[in-house]
Amino acid sequence: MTTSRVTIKDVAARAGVSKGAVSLAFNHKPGLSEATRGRIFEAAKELGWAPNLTARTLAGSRVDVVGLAICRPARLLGLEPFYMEFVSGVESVLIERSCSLLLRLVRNVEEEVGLQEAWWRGRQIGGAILVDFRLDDPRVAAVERLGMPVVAVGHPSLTGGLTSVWTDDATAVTEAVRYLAALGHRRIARVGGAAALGHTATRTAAFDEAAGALELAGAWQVTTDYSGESGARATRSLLTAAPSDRPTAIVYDNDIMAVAGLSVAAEMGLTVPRDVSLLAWDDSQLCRLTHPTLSAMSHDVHGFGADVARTLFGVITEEGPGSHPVPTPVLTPRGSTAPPGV
Amino acid sequence: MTTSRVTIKDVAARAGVSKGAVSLAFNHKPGLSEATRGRIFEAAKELGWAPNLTARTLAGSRVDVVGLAICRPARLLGLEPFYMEFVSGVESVLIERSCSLLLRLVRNVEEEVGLQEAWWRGRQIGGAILVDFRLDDPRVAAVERLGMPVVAVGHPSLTGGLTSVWTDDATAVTEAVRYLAALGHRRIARVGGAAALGHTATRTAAFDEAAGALELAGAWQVTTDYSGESGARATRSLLTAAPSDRPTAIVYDNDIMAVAGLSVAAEMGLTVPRDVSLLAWDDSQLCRLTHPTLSAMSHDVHGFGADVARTLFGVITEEGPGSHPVPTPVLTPRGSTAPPGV
DNA sequence: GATTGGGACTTTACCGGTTAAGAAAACGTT
DNA sequence: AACGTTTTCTTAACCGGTAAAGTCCCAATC
Repeated sequence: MTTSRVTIKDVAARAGVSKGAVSLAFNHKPGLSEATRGRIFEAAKELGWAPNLTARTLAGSRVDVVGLAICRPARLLGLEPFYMEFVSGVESVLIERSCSLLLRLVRNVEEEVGLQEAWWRGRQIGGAILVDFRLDDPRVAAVERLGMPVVAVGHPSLTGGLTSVWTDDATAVTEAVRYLAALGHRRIARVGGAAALGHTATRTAAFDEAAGALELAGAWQVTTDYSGESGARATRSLLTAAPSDRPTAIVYDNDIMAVAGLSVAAEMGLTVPRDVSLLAWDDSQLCRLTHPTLSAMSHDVHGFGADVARTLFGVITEEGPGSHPVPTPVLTPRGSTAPPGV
Repeated sequence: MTTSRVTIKDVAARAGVSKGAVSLAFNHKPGLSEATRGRIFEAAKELGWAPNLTARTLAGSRVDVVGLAICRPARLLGLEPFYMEFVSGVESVLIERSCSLLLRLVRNVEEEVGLQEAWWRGRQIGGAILVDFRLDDPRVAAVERLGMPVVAVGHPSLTGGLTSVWTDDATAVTEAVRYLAALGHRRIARVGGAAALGHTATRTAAFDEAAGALELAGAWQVTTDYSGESGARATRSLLTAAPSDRPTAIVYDNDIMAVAGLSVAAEMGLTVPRDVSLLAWDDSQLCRLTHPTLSAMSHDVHGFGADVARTLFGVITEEGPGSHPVPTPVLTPRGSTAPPGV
């Protein structure tokens, strides 16, 4: 029993009208009496018909697919709670517009540029979400050349003229450092993310500035690849210095590395937070699963994703560009931060 | 400077042939001399043209998109390293066939059935990957009725006549229990996943059987929703019994819950593995980031995803290989398991 | 009563490919 | 030289929609 495909023609025949009329009805366009409109919808319902998106796309109407290319080594990505959470936030908005997400992992920015271009020129997507901006990101120019609607996740200083949504990393870093300093810490380190990423640079600068302003006795920063392993390595090297010369508090750029740091401290016989305070970032549920629980700069990642998706729809429907920040991560103190040990 | 779209017509004109010829060339179909074939490819390259997938799909050729609907509360999903890793494995294969993944989070199976049907009937996808099978899963019938190519991730006993790829959960559970028993544990508990899922049932049955065969003094099982929180709750309730009456080893159905369990043990003043041994499942990098590191039933999730994707291509191209298992998870002992305390 | 102006639909021309059927050379055969 | 066969392309008809332009019919205006 092959379910022969139901097309607009069948619906038109059933409702006793032309294809065009059905199209008008389903796009809520004027030019049809309420009576026929009703007949058409009824016929469609009886036949279980819904417009074929492929045909609709080809015919030049809107495309109901949004592209998202994530550029990280695949294995690494598997571990980032951030992205899954972000994606689920994006989805939550797409779903109510009955849009889909086209997801692809790419190896580098160049590949992404090619992909986005292919997607756009092939009318595969109606717009895209761009993440992980770096300095002088080639995507800015590429996207502007294509005239493709996008929303960039990143600070306007990185995303050029693109509509962007960003978190105020500088303020958040400053707040984190001030908090630790207020607890009495004078030697603070930061285990940063990938050096190539723009927001890493922002955070690094903000950390330096805050450390300077507070006249800390010691301020270290290292960059990593965001993996737990590199976080562990960084922590180990920070903590091997003599007790009087090592940081008493460490800020991490994500939560995976903070978890790794916690484990390194334990392995070195240090008690958290007595011997060293740890502060995570992004605050996924993971931070509440460790012992002690991890203090974090927390952040509604799901809501962030939703916000980005909504902004993209704004761009697509020409409501015009307009960058805006989402709420700055707020400090959520838990068990991993305290005044430096007695 | 609007990049006017390059179409097959432009390529045809440039190569001095008809549209049809270009189509033949790009689909590697016979009926063209090597000379013209070459001219066509050259023209296409010069113009930077690639066939428009939307048009190609509409014209009745195959579709280069694979669907994947994941059915879990979005918030929960953000935390499952398993899925990100699985998806990245799938992608790794899709990418070399220049296919894309259409990903959607759904709330329940009924919604998924509707979605898959809409996708298929709308020619949005060329096939799908089905995950999280439950007993009497409605997707089996739905998909068979549609005649849609799919590969089911789950044991054949759950996936009916669908081509499936699965891990031998029963053997893995048995091995896990035997290992703990061999260490000397006589009271073992298992913190399982969602009760509604088929593989949870499989594991539960296997655990019971193994416990019986080994004549354990105590065997507990609970089901959860896979979240760290529910894992913590389960662990807490298992460990509050009197020391002589509580499990000395706990097996978890994923790694998040095992991490949570570790933290609960610490919070209760129990030392792992002296007071209680913990064994995780799925073994993401997370298991190596804790202290002590988590022993786990490990499993190449990335490779698993890749295998599933390859199998799907087999089904789509009618090469239709039947169901097959992927390697059974193997025990990776780390720091969280040891003989029961002195 | 002829003219005008809309509503309510229908026609028809695409969108950018695929593909079956047709036509024009090139080739071997008797 | 006439005649099937291939080989190589071209034509034209879809695929399932959208949208601009066209057709009808009827009420309103002059």
